[in-house]
Amino acid sequence: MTDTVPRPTLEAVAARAGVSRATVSRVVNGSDGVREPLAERVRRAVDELGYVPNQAARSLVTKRHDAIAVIVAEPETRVFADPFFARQLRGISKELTAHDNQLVLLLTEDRDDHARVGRYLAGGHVDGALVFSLHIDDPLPQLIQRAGLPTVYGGRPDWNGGQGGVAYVDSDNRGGARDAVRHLLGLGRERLAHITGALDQTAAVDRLDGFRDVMGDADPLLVAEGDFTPGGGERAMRLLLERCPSLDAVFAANDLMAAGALRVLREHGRRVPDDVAVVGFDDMLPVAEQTDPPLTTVRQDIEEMGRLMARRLLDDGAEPDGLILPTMLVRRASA
Amino acid sequence: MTDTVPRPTLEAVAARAGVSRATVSRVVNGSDGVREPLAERVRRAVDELGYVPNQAARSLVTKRHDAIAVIVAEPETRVFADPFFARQLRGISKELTAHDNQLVLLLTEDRDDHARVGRYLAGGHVDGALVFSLHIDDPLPQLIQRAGLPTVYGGRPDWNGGQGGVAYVDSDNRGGARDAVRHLLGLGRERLAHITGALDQTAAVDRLDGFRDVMGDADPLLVAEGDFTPGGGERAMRLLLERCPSLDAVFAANDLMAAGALRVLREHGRRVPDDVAVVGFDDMLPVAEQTDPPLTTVRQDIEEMGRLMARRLLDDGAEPDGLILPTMLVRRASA
DNA sequence: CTGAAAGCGCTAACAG
DNA sequence: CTGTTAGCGCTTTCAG
Repeated sequence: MTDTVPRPTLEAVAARAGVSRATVSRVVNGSDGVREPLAERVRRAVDELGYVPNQAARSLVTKRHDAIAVIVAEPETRVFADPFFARQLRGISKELTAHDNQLVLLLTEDRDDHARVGRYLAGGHVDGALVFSLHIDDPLPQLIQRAGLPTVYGGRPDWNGGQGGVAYVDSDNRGGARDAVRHLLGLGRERLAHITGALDQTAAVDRLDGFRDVMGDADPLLVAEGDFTPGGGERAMRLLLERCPSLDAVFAANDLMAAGALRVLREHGRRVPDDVAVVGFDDMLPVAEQTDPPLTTVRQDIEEMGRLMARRLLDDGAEPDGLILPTMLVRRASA
Repeated sequence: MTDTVPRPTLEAVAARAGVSRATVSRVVNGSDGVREPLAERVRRAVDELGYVPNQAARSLVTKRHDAIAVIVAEPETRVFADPFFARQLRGISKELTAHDNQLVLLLTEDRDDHARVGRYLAGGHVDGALVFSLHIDDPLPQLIQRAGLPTVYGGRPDWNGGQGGVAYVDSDNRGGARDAVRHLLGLGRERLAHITGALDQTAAVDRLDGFRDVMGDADPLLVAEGDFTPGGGERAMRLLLERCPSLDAVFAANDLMAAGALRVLREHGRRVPDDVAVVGFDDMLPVAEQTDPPLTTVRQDIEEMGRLMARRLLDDGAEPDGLILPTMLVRRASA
């Protein structure tokens, strides 16, 4: 990589403005206490030279980096098949930008990557970390804690975080699931089935709990485990239909699985919503709006979730506990 | 943000190993020329102390950052509605990781962001930049060139880049479009329509050119401008049907628009593919596989594109010109 | 082959 | 209010 032309230093600006480096530093960093005639001279010198502070030198002394790491731990390709990721990032990016922080993205796929991430975090390049898509028993949190960086998790982690607690932001998965089920009940449906997500993720567990909150200990045959993919949704739907042909409603733990279920339902000649009503979760637009019929689903504001994660990290005043964002039922044609 | 506990420095390691800082530095950086007994002592001291080099200090002297910026210029929300972005990032991330480089993500939405990005790039935080989703006449490239950083674009830019040329990686949009059209022709279709993408993006222009390459100057009424969104696809499809009710095939410039077209076709009682065959572009899985019928489309290897962009940037040996990746027609049920 | 010393560009006491 | 002076932690000549 070719080196850039040498950029002007503080020293150069100082020389040009006829002041000391300290004064230039003060002006540049907005610390008041530089009288007007001088300050103006310095500012002029700065633009004339096109001076931009060298962040490495600055970090070396301040020990701050104005950068935070966003760690996406997604061994499977699931996250990449959906636009969530981009939305969360956008929320995070907006918030960080507003506070002049940079976003360093760390994508991990396997255990090797974990070591690398641990090293990076320990290397003191960033002031904090935002962590996503953890699976139950993921070793990553340990590494992160060891690095001793302020951290906020996206989605409820599966461990309590010790007495201090963990800072996280999550959607109200459980409440959203309850709303979905109640909606189905309100439609007069009586035999509701649930297709769960991959149960090694707390989001899936929480949605299942929400289902149970209102259905009580309904027929366990009406619950089939999926994996958040369309194929998983199809398999679960087939199983459900076989076990309980009389079902008249399905709540799938995400839209992708709901889309798979829709296909199987059609295949079996069941009309949606007439014979079977279907509700998804996420409101993943490109999917929910394109299915036939369009999907009734539980929306979560994923961008806001990203923004709040960043804000909590930056604030640092935040209690280390969970912040739960509301969800909203979006009615379309499927239920 | 609370400060981390002070990490051990080179000095500390040197003391512990009973050698000089210079020697430790050599060992840590793998520069040979440290004899075995010593080297081993140093290595031991390094793990015992859990030493990790301070990147800021290192950058200050080496003037390298081992970090590259990925700039996504997407004023509209389009990119965020689809999973492309994540796939490209993943490709980039893999390649960068393999070369021990970090990925700094800069998302821009409006003109204000451009200034910020320009400043960041000029600030010498990164060794190079990867730029995406440019729209025709975007001012960003100028800013970037001014910063004088090695840069690789994702997607053919609309300007030539001066005598030096621009380094970019793109899919073979034009060739892919030709394949799509030929496939339709091979099916015996005779009145082919095209729904273009937003024509302020070269991908849309190139796909249209591909369509024309094989259709010649077919009836201009058979080309309708879309915008890469499902809604745009619907509108274009309606227009097309009105203008030319006898059409028997449609090539949409992306899958999202194809999905919209499918809906309108169904609405009008046209069967797909019996009455009208439909081909999309992208092979955006969550969409292409979920439509009814599943979409025949032109696949581009978006992750590979990301990887190659990163590789070219890192290589720096690459000629500043375009690298075009092949596309592949994927047959499903719609054509 | 190893150590001593200089300095990267900046901030933060400390004087004046 | 402004300038002087130390370093921050590391790499890199340059001697030995």
